[in-house]
Amino acid sequence: MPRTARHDYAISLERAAHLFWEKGYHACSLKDLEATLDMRPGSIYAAFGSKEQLFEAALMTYYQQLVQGMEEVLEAHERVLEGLSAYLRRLATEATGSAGAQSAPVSACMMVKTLLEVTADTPGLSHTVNQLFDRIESDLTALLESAMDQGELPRGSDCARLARLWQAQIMALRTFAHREVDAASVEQLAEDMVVLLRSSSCREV
Amino acid sequence: MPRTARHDYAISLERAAHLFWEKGYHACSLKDLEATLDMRPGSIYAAFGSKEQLFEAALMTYYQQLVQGMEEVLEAHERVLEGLSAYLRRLATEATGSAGAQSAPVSACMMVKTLLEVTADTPGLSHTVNQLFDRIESDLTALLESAMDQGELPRGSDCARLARLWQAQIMALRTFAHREVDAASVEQLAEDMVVLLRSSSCREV
DNA sequence: ACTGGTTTTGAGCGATCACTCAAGTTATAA
DNA sequence: TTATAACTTGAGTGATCGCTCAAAACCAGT
Repeated sequence: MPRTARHDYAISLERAAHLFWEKGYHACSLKDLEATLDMRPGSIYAAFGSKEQLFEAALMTYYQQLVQGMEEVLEAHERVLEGLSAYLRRLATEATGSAGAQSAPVSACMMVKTLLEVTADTPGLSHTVNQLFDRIESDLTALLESAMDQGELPRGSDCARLARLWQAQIMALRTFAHREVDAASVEQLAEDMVVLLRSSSCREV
Repeated sequence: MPRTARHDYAISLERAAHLFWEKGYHACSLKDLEATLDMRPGSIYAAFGSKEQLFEAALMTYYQQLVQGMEEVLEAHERVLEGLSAYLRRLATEATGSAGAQSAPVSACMMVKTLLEVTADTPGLSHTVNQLFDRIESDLTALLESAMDQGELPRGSDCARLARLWQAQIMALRTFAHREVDAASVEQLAEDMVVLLRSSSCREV
């Protein structure tokens, strides 16, 4: 009996995530969202509640795709540390656009952009993005612990500390790539980070 | 004959820089600036032209203070690499608030925040922040080259590449510190970065 | 065709946005 | 003291902000 919905919830979320990713929270207006989602304000609010809730849902969507992309690279490599290195390199090539034509609107990470943009007047968003970073950090820690179990890291390595170091490199690489800088610099930077992290993983941390 | 100005240009700029640093460009309204500067819109526009111009001037102020702070640390150390390491550690302690009660509104770098926030609809700001990053990068490169001349780095080191690596670590440390994370993690991260960069400076890069 | 539950629409709400300008205020030079 | 030039004021500009809601449009079951 009901009228069938014209829009797919997941697809709309993905489009919204793209727009928010590119423009940020404050610079993205409802007008922009209306155009991108091809929805009128009433429909948007019926589906998502508010701009802030929509952003939060979009950020979750982004996070899931981020994790998925990371897992894909990791699964393609035997050793964990090789997988992480490959992921860093892939981020570099994706950022410079010299690869796969992935649909990233900007090379910087949406989570980092959000972390740096949101202030005290949107405590919900601040809490959400902090939670997501915590999840990534603990997942990375667990991943490195499994690597240690398989002998890739010396026993007794501080995997939480190592995880933060990896996380920092990923954040830095993508932020650096956001500058108007030539592709070679970004790829060299990724390579240098890989060398650094390899040496740090094999010695005492 | 003229009426004396009630406000000092430099002080107003510094206050504006602080506010913009904390809230970002878009989330900072003229109302906020009026309150912080204790100036009415007419005075603000007479003195600075527009919100965008004011932000640009505030960013320049921030940049100058950033460079000055960096030079202070560098001059306090004999060797360049020691100075840079000390600077990283100082950023960590400043970010966690466990030190000098420096008046940073947030631990993240205003230049990085700006780099990630500004979009195509403010090309002037985008150009300015990119220029500033280029200046920092070339200054860092020159600094490392002088270190190489003094034997701190092996002859033939790619100082530009090393400079980007240092820059990335600084960006990452401060961005990481922007999370709701305990002080020990930030200081450990800085320490790990120092170890990493030391080992990378002594080997082939 | 009709009905009923569901979704979409878009004009328009009050609030706030960046910004302007004519009038008022103030300190100095004459 | 007065005139003048510089600075400050704040009410008010049109535009845009996030958001609401009554009405229209739609599709399924009868």
